Amino acid sequence: MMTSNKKVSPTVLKEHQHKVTGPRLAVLDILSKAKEPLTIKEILGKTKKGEVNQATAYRIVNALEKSGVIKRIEWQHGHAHYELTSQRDHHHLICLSCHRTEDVEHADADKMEAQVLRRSKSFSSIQKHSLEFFGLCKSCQK
Amino acid sequence: MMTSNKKVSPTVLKEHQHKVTGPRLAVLDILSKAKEPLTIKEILGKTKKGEVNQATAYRIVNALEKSGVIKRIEWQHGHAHYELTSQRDHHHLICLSCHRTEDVEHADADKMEAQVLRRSKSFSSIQKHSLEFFGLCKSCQK
DNA sequence: ATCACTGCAAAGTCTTTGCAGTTCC
DNA sequence: GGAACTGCAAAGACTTTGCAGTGAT
Repeated sequence: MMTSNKKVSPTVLKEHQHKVTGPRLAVLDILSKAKEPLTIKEILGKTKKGEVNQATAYRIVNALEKSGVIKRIEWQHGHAHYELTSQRDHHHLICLSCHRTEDVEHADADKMEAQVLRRSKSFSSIQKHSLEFFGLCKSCQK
Repeated sequence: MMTSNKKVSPTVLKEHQHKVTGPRLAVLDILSKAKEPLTIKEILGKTKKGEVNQATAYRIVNALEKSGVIKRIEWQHGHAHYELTSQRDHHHLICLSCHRTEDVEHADADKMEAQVLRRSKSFSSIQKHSLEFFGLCKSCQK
């Protein structure tokens, strides 16, 4: 059986010294159920009306990103996407035409970071990296 | 001797069916001399007053990016950076604190794209990828 | 009780767009 | 000459911020 993903949220918040509030649980719940990285607009669209204010949503994702609970993903569509930081090392393949996405497994990312750091002259640590692939999906290729 | 980089600009424009104009040459010239990816604001700051309008600058970088002459780079600072598409496969290491950057050589990117495409179910081609590393430089670590 | 968090509205950035005039081919 | 390009100003999209009130611990 997989590790359950229901109601891990309060724990996660406490672990990172965040107060447990309605808006935060709502955002975490939505992200934990998402099959792909979501934009702020998409997150808000999945909340009940009045549950999370837009400004609050921005403040929440910023706080959670700083804590490392969620990850900000840049797909160059003009707005950030967010997803729960997962155990598995994965990246994405994005269709330049229809924006469809596919997960990409890439086990060597840790190795890559270590290698980059070793070769660097002026850096002492690497916190994270971004890696995204852009192409055309089969439907759009036609 | 290195391949000369002076005045390749007009040729590049013609090759991609772009008209050769003052603003375009100015932007290309600035990018060809830059040691690191520049933002629109930085590009404009390096032009002579009245030489390139802001709206035009945006239109130029968009056109050149579409042609593949320049590359858009996302460093999550809230604004895009642009650099000339280079022969060498390189990425960047960015300091989360002071935004200092360092080039990173990574020869396996082509291989990586091929591997990703091979494993993909629903994509038929990969045009490009983004790969950036974020960390702390030695000065900021202190 | 206190400090963090939130809502609301306004402001701030970065980027795009409409349109009329200009320029390259 | 015509399509492509540009400048100017305005609009658009995304995100942040000030402030006063609310709520978690």
